[in-house]
Amino acid sequence: MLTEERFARILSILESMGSVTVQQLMTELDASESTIRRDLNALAADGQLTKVHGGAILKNAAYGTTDDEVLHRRERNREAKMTIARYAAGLITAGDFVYIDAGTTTDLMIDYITDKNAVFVTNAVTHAKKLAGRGFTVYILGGEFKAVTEAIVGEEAVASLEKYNFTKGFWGTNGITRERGFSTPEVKEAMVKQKSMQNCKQRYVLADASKFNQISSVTFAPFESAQIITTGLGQTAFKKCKNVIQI
Amino acid sequence: MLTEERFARILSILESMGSVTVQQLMTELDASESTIRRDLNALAADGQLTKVHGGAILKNAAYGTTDDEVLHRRERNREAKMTIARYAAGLITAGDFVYIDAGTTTDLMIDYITDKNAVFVTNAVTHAKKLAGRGFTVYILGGEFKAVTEAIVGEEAVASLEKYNFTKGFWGTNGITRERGFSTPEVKEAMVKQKSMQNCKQRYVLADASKFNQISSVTFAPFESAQIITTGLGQTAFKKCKNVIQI
DNA sequence: ACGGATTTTGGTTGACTATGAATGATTTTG
DNA sequence: CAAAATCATTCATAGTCAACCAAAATCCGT
Repeated sequence: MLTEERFARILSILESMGSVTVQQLMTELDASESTIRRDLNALAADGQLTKVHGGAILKNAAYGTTDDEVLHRRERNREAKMTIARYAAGLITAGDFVYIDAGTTTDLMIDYITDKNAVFVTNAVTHAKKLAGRGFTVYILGGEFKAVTEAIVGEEAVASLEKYNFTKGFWGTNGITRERGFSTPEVKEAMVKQKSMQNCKQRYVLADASKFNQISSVTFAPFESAQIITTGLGQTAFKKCKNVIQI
Repeated sequence: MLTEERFARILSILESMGSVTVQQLMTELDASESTIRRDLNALAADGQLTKVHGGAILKNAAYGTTDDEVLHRRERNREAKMTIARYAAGLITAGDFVYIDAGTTTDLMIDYITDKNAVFVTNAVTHAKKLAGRGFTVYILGGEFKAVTEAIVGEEAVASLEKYNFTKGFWGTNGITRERGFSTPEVKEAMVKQKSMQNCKQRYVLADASKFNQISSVTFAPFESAQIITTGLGQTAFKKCKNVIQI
């Protein structure tokens, strides 16, 4: 079996089980202890999982320690993201029926929303909690619940989007290019983003400068299909695009 | 079992029970007293729980500042609820398609579920998280998200139940009488309970003795429509009912 | 297609860690 | 106060781990 294939299967098993032992992987992948250990070390070094005595657990499932790396990465673009989030939140007005996509940038938005007369739909459990906690009416999509991202994705989620017609919607993205549009690494997530955008009148993608000229695995919408809210673009060609709102 | 896995389960049980004894954890996690003690020490040192003589309690519960009433009420029927939860969890077998209703009793169930080959649907966000965290496949209902109960209720939720055909389902209730069946105080919750029961082959209502002879605002199912799992019924007439499983 | 360089793999070793049982100290309960 | 339960400590054992080495597979230029 190919090394990369083992990597993929280890991650897949981990994804579905939450944790896995070296012994389990030995029998499951029919490989030696040494090989499994090497694989786990490689994946851990790459930040794909957390090694523990006896096996491995999902990255975010580490019981105690606060993930320093994620925390730091979040910190990095915080200022830019906050500015974007504040602007986006300001776009919501009374009577709006708003879709908010899962993700860290959209999460920030919620703190800045003031108008109490809007109704929200989201596929992120954390967003739903936050919105409901602030007194908004919130609907959540039905479908497969993913532990890692705490978001609802897949066919079911897409189906439950069918009935909604949003006035405004806000999405995150991993990559933006003129040719390949907006892209994200997960197929199931992409399906939800795509469908939710289709049923939305005014579409806004929130993206800091780092997302431009990146292409991720799955495109969920063409470049022109949404207004892009961003900050600090240098002298790139994107500045001149009609649908780029630079704050 | 992985050490980290034990940590996670201890915290999970603690979360749903408010408190736990070393003895309970020994039988539940199938580990020695030494191991449990070491785990509790580790988690306490890490600030994840508060150790007390005989076991552990939730961190913030130590000073009794928050939700004293809720904690006390939880404490009261703790043993009974655990017994019921354990029995109910044992009913789930490989290949089952299981609905789990929102509520504290059903929450406890999750800690006892062992069969990894069942698929779950729930209207409780907390249940979904817990199940997904333990490696199960989980679907969540779509619909209005209520901040207080962290559950999904209302018309939308009922509609999203339409497509499912469960093999087994587990519900909580606030009241049980022979005449008025199972009842609960919230209309929107009742709708979800009613619809989910309709689409389920084997129905189980989990109820400690205090629920019998109580009538709440809305009836969601007739008395005979489900097996009732309970403990410690005295010499009441309910003992003789065919659909009452007394453990 | 061939042979040597590189990578990958699986086994072995000794160090390290987790576990469970035993012991006696400490606390709770009646 | 005395019995019972709980607790911290210690110790032997089993399991896990990184480091090393040799065999196998893969790669690459000829």
